[in-house]
Amino acid sequence: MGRSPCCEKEHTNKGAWTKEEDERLINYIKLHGEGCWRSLPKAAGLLRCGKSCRLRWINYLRPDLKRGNFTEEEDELIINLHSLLGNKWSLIAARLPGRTDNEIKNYWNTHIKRKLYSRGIDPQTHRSLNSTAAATTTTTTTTATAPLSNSRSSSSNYNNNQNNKNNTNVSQIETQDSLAQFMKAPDCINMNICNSNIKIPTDSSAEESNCSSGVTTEEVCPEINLELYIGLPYQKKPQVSSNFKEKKQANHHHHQQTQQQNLTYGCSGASAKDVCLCCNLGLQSNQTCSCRVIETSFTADSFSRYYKPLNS
DNA sequence: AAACCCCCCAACCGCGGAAGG
DNA sequence: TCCTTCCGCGGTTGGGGGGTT
Repeated sequence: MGRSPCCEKEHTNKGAWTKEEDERLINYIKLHGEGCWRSLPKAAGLLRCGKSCRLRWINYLRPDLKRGNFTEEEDELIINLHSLLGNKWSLIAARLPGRTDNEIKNYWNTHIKRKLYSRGIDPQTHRSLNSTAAATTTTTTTTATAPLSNSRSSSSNYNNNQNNKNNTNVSQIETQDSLAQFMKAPDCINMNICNSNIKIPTDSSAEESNCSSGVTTEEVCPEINLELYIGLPYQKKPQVSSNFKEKKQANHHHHQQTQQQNLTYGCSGASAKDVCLCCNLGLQSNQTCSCRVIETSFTADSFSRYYKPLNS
């Protein structure tokens, strides 16, 4: 027999969290730490699914969340990371201190996509819209070239999984998967993958793809230097407000705090050996960067969250 | 002032891999 | 080894708020 069920779903609350529920969850985690999501709701006196508790904590209640608007540097970092990793939001979030995968995903869909379209760049392929449109087959033309509409329904349709798969060329998938593996590797610091021989598939299906015939990694992401040195992700830095309205009101204040934090936690203190991905993507030492995390304390749980061994 | 529209984002859903029994 | 559950992830939804008419 397997494990017992995670929760009795018919007896759990759904929808928005109340202040009282938040407080219960925060108090419980303060006392007992993260993890054991299955048993947490009962132990904390919450009528919630463990999954819901985890989500609430990770995306909203965690004290190290940055909050506030994304900076221009964060925008560019997200764009660059997305060009390398695709929709691997958790991996991207691991490179952005105080940001959650959900937050970045939302921000991508609501702001950055539009920004890239305005630049004439396809947000899925990171290539110019013209070349994407020209290379797209008739079956994908309508979705690949669809403008980011103001209509929610149409943007949702455009975002759907199938379309994304259709629009992502084979070589990019290969590159992204390889990079994703590197990002997960525990010993990935200082890995030089610039000259790794990432081969482009040459099978018949790939030949029909828009950049399959001998296209190099550099051509897929021409603006990215793939000489990556992966630094350890940032962890833990106290932050504020557990309320959406408060968050909006405090945006300006948080932005200032954010900048101050970045000065404190930038990579100026890192040795030359520890140059991180952010730096390699062109950020300056006082910009968003996580390479000082070595000096911060990890819980076993948070550490394993970011450093899953490849063969685990 | 009310109705409508659009945007944002917190929360949900479903899936796949990991892990327990 | 197999079955079941847990955990985490990415995609999607829908309610609330703000702006416009």
